Amino acid sequence: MGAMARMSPQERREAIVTAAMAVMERQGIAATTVRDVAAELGTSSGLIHHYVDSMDDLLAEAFARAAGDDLATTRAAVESGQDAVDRLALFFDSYARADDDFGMQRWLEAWAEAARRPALQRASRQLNEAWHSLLASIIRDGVEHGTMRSDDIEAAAWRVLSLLDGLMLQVVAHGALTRAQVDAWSRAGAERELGLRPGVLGAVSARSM
Amino acid sequence: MGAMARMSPQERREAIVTAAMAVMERQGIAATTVRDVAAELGTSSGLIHHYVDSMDDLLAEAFARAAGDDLATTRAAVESGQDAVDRLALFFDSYARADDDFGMQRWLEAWAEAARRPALQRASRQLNEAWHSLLASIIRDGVEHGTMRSDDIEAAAWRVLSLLDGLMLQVVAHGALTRAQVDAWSRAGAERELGLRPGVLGAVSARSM
DNA sequence: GGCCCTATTGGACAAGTGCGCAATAGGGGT
DNA sequence: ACCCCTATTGCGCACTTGTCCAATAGGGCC
Repeated sequence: MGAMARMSPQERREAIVTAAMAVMERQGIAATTVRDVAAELGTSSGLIHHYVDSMDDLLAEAFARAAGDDLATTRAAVESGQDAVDRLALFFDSYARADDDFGMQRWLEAWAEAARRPALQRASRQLNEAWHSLLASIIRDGVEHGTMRSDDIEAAAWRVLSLLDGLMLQVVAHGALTRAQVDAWSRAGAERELGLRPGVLGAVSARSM
Repeated sequence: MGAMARMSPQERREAIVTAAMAVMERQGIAATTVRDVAAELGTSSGLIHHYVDSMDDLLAEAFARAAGDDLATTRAAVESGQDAVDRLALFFDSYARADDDFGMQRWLEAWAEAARRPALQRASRQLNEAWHSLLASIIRDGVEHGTMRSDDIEAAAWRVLSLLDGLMLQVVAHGALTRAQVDAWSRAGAERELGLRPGVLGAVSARSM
C-alpha cells in the first residue's frame, strides 16, 4: 500500500487534466475541487499542485480541452461536406448531435466562473473566437462560390451563432424549448441570413427520414 | 454602542433584501455571503437568518426583485407606445438603455448558480417566462391589427428573444460585440421575423438623430 | 546492488462558508 | 414606571476550500 504508480511528468499532467475533465463533466466547473480531482485519479491532493500552479489554471486547461474536443468534432464533420451549403448543414448536424452532451452547460458555467478566474476567461474567449471563425470560413466559402449571399460575413457568422446560442440557452437553463425547436429554428435563421432557399439546410429529422 | 435600531419585521425583511441586492450588484450572486449582506446593513450576521430560512431563498428573492424591476421598467416603457410596432421599438430602446446595467451579467450568474440553488432556479424560470410573455403580447397585438405577420406568435417571440440574448452574451461574456451591434442586429432580426419593413423598428442612434 | 532524484504522500494551515443558539437590550403596552 | 416580548447580538460549530511543505518511497542510472 504505497504511493500511486510513478508516472512521467507528461503522463501525469495528462492524467490530471483528464481527471479534471471527468469531474467537471459530472459536477460542473464551479464544484470541481482539488480533492475531487485527486480522488478521481486515486492519488493524493498534494500531487495536483506539484503539476499545476493553481486551480484556475487547471480548470482553464480542462475546459479548453473539453470545449476544444467539441470544436474539433464539428470541424471534422464539416470537412466532409461537398460544398459550403452542405458544410453548413453538417455544422448544425454536429451541433445537434451533442444532444446528451453537457456542451452548452459547460459554456454557461465558464461564462459565470470567468468573472473570478482569469485563465478560464482567456480560454473561453479564445474558443468562442474559434467557433465564430469556423462558421465564418464556411460562409466565406459559400459567398465566394455564389451559393450564399452576405455583405458582411463576420457579422453574419455572429448572428447565426448568437441565435443558436440564445436558443440553446432556453433549452439548458430554462427547459423552455426543445432541441428539435432549436435545431429547426437555427437552421431556418441561417437560411434567411444567407439568402438560402428555405429548407436546404435540412433539419435532422427531415433528412434522416 | 448597542444593537441596531429595532425595526418592524416587514421593514427589516425589506431592508435585508435591498441590502442583498446591493451586494449582488457589486460582487455577483455567487460571491454574496451572509456576512456581506449583514455588513451592508450594518447589523450582525445572525439577524439575517432570523428573517430568512436559507441563503438560497435570500438570493432567489434578491434576484427576483432586481430582475423584476428591470422587467417592470421595460413593461412601463412599452405601454406608452401607440401601436404594436411602436411598442416593439420601445422594447428594444428600453433593453438597450440598460447600457451601464448589470442586467445580463445577473442572468448569467443566475443560470450557473441555478444548478445548486433550487429557489433561484424557480425565480429565474419564472422571470424568463414573463419576458417571453411580454414580447409575445406585443407581437400578438401586432398580428391582430395586421401590422405584423407571424403564423406562430409564441415561437416568434422565442426567436426574437433568443437572438437578443445570444448577441448580448457576446457583449457581456466575451466582449466580442458592441452594444450598438446588438441593438441594430436584434432589431433587424425582429423586423425580418415579423414581416416588417426594414428600419421601422429604428435603431436608437437613427431615431435620436 | 546501492544511491540519489523526484514523484508522491498526507496532513497542516488559514481563510472562508452557512447556520444555530444563548445572551442582551430596547421599545411598546399595561 | 415597569415588564415582557422579541429584535438583535456575537460568537461557536462543523464543514469546505486552495495552497503549501516536510516526510516518504520507488525507480532508473552508476
